[in-house]
Amino acid sequence: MKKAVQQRTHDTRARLTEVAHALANENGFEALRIEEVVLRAGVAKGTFFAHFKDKDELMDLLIGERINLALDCIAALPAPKNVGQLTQRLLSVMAVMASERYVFDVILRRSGAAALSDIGPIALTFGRLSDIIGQWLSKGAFRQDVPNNILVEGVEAFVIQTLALQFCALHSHKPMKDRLTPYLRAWLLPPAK
Amino acid sequence: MKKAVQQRTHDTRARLTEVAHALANENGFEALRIEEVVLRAGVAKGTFFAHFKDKDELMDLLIGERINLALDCIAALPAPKNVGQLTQRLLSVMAVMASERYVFDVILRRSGAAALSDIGPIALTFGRLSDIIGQWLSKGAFRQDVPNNILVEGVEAFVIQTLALQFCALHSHKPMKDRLTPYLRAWLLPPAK
DNA sequence: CCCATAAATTGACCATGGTCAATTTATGTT
DNA sequence: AACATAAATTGACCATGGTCAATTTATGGG
Repeated sequence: MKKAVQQRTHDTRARLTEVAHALANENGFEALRIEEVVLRAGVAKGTFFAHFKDKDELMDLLIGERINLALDCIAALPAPKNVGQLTQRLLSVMAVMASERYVFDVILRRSGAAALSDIGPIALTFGRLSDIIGQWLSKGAFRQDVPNNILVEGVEAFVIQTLALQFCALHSHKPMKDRLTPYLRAWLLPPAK
Repeated sequence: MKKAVQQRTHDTRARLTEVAHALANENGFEALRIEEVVLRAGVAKGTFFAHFKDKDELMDLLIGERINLALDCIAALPAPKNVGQLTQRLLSVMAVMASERYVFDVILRRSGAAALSDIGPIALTFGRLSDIIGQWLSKGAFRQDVPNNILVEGVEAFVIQTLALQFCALHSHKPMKDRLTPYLRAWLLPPAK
């Protein structure tokens, strides 16, 4: 056991993520090439893969960061009092997720971890989103005849469904709000007395 | 304008799909390599891509076929009378979709078409599934206070959600049935009077 | 039957993510 | 300061999906 983590490790990794971030901002996530990242970062390709298991892990990091920023915003807001407000809050997060088809694909692949050991940033954001929604649903004027966690998972299912249909030509380009609202109304409103 | 489609076109394409089918049965979809397909089929690699836009298009075909077989089965059954029976029918289709993580990924990518022109077999199976579920929901003892198509889309959303969580280590390996049932109960049962 | 032309096929080549044995660099020990 | 060892980096190489100009094959018309 000589030494733990060296300074240059941090530097290299920081340079890689920084460059990747910049490239994603310039040309979008889909167009990002690892070759380009290592070129600009001034390291060999092998170095990249010493820091990241694969390209998806980098994407996970970058996209997770963006989702977290969106979550920061909605977490700072007061709990929604009705379906309309809930929808509005969710849409701001969904806008990030729907920014590119490729981004949505990465999210789908990474939102659930196959093993506990590889829970990435995106999977964590989904956990965080669950917590936020769980809090909200226990407060507002929403149905209480179903366990909170089931209710939360349902909301997330409708979020995914809405995003998926967004990328689908068949379902004409209805705005996401118009698609999500009826789902959530039917799912969350207290059963009629 | 000499000639339309030649006989050998059909032969070649048939050989390719046949071989691909066999390979998928032998080693699963994930392990399927285009190189292996063309090798066994006795054609050049370029020929494959003259018949299929990309690997995904082949996968779409093969997986779509399997889903359709499952749909044939449930379409032949009488409409479910309650959530339990509905769940049972859905599970038989979901078993196909969950056979491999890779298969599920292809399904997610292809279940919605980006353009009308490239609606593939999998996208068609989703349309067919919608029809089947739509029929069922209009008959059984399910809630009627929500438009049929919304109800159907919700069921599909929960199917996807259940499949996604199936591949997720966090959510301990609860059988799909136990996960889907509470969703559908909460979604489909008539509002309490 | 031969030709012109379109359809089908070929395989060398490319793009890009990913691997790994060899090399360089840093660090603790004597 | 010199050495031994672990950490970090390198870049040639591989795997595999995908492209395309060139070639072969089939077909209808004269």
